[in-house]
Amino acid sequence: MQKAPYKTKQQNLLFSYLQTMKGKHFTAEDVRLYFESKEIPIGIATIYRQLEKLVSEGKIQKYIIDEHSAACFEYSGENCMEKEIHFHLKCEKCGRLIHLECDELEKAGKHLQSEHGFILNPLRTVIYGICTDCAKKDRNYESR
Amino acid sequence: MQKAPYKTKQQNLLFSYLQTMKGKHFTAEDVRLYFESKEIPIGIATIYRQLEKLVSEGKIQKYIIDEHSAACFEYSGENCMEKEIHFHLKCEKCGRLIHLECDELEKAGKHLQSEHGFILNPLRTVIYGICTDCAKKDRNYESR
DNA sequence: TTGCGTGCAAAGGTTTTGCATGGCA
DNA sequence: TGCCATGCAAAACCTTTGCACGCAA
Repeated sequence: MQKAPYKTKQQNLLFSYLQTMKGKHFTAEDVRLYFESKEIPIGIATIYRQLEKLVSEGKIQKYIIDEHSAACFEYSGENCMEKEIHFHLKCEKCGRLIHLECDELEKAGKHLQSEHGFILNPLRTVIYGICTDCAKKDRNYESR
Repeated sequence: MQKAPYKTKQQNLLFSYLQTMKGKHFTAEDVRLYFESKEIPIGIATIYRQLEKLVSEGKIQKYIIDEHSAACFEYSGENCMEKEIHFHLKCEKCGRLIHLECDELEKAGKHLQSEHGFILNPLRTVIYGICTDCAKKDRNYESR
């Protein structure tokens, strides 16, 4: 009755890729290109299926950064759930993605939970806005 | 040289739809279906083009809620930029989209700006997590 | 009459799915 | 040998784009 998952070459390859990309963002296509360049082609369907599995197991996170670009994945290491929470800020102007650890935001997250009963998932949430550099360049972004 | 924008029947129709949907979310397809049901078919391309224009004029907002569903739009009224800020919470379990006005979150937004130089755009940011109801039903979501 | 807006259909890009084949146990 | 995982190609989906036509000014 139970599933008896097999360990395949592709799974190991993907895991080795995760090691090299710890803390960085990558797309399904990035993975495919990486192995293509090493002359180890992996089918894109396999990559999507493996990534989806890893996401559902909580081993990697998936981010929808922009609507018409591919989804981003991130591997934070073995015990990512126990690590410090970091948030993702995405600049709408230059497209930069910023990792931020911030007590104030964590506090806001706790407030959401205690006062509004909503359990924040910082692994998926992307905060949009204008980054420092872009704000300096363009004074139209004084405030919102 | 300059553009001389025309006022078309479709633009007026779309505006009348916005009135009925003030504060609610809708997709391009919702608009199309609405007018189809009134036997006034509007081409989907026109709807996308008009919505895009309204977004760039700041008259409506566009949200990317889920990666594989259509983008959501929202009309907040004539002077939406001056109204109270509200945030969007999206439940990852039941899919519910919650509107929330919350001083604590606004404070966190101001902190982002003053301490990290990042100008939050609450009109685009979607906060993911688990809503009260789903958390009650499933004790696995104790905390993150 | 001028030229912007519309509608249709086709294209674009990412992700999913069906099905036959390959490879792990 | 049994059956899960893979790869290919096709499909699905939302959105954009090209082009000819219609309609506002």
